[in-house]
Amino acid sequence: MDHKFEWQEQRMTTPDGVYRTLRAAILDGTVPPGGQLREAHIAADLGISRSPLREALTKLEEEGLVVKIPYRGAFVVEVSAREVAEIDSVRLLVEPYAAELSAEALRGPERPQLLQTVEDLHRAMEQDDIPASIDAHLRFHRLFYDLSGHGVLQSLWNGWETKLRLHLSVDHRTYSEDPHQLVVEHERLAAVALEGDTDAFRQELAAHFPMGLRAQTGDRGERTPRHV
Amino acid sequence: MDHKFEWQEQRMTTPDGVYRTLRAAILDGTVPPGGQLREAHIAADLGISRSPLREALTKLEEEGLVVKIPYRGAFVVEVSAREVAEIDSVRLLVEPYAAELSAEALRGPERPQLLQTVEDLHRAMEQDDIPASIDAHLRFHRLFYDLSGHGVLQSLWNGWETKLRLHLSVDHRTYSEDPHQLVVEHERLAAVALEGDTDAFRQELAAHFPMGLRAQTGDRGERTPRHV
DNA sequence: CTCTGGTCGATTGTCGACCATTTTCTGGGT
DNA sequence: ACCCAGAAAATGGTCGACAATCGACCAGAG
Repeated sequence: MDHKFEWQEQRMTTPDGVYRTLRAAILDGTVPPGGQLREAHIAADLGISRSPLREALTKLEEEGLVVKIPYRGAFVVEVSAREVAEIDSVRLLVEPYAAELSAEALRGPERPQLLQTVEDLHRAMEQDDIPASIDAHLRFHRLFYDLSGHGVLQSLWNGWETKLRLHLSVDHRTYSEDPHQLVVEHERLAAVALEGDTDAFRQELAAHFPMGLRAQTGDRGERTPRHV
Repeated sequence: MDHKFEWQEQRMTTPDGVYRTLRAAILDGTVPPGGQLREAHIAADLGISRSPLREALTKLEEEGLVVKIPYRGAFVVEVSAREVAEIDSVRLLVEPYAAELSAEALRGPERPQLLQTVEDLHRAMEQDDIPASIDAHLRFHRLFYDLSGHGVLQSLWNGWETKLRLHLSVDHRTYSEDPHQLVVEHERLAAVALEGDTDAFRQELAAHFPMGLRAQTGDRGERTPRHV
């Protein structure tokens, strides 16, 4: 087996560097969902001991990108459509609240940032730059949580973003189906957020989500690797 | 259903055991809020090495029960009123949804459990049994999340319960002020939940929370130990 | 052929040690 | 009483080695 993992940047502290390297490898598909991360192998590739590597894996587990099974190993999570639908169903409840809390900042100094993010999304879509569009897409929604000044809301989004990113990276039907539609939706979301119309925001958001939780099959969160 | 032999506890590795031990020690007040957790001392007490202990502390930090300060140590958090208010503000949005999702189970086989929990709370209050009342109180609200069949909602509550329990254990003005009022509120919550009236549930819940987020002073999450 | 039981290699879990970094204590000097 | 340098203690990070466990494979009995 040739070296799968290489240092992507220099000048990083060991555990954090390993963390970022593995995270990038997971998100760009180098390690597929369900794939196993073998400690000895990776440590040898990176030329480090298993201790900092295990710390990096722990961080990835906290973030929800990998699942560790005792005496079995660390596996990349497989985010199910069910789980994404569940996340969206909760976002539908809290994100309008986040938008409401950040309305003041959004109408003031942060207004350019919101518009810029929509613009970034637009450009990325025109050029079919999937990674960039995913990035702008998530940055857009994160904005409301960050600007809400609400610690609990911020931590909620932090727990969701990586899972959403992983899911979007694997399943980009959302983009290929109707690229323009997504941009329009976010323009509308930005507009109603600037108006401070919370109810309208909720309605636009509901339209933005692909489908409701009820439409999902009852496959109860397939979060375990396929070998179990 | 005819699995006669089942491992109730999943494979327990040392860090998990340490994690539960420390968690229990924190929640029952053995280690007071603001108290320090010394690695060497605990490791010697439990007869283990620092490696699994550090992993356990990391898990506690992730859960929000412990704060680690570089080169100073790990301290038990002091949950601020601000953070509880933030949690409640989000619960006000999602808990009615959880109640709605669990309405079916609640009207069916789980109905006795709901009524029993209210009864437990009632008895604990009459006897001024604070720990038992906190337990029944939290069990009541957990019920909606558990029965919702919604994994994300369940994990949300799991992330909140320990912090709420820690806060209630320290500051039980909520109970001493008007013991009977709290029981009545939960009887009403149970009633509207059984009726499936989501809006009424939200209103009762709002009345149940001591005060809104806006009434809080702007002390932005006092999560650091007192020595800082 | 199928099932049981044991062995073996691979992988993770745990340990003790070592050194670096930072904080805290201590004691002398002014 | 104040200040500062040095010592002592605690944590952070890393490593190599050993123990525990799992999955796969294989031999033998029915």
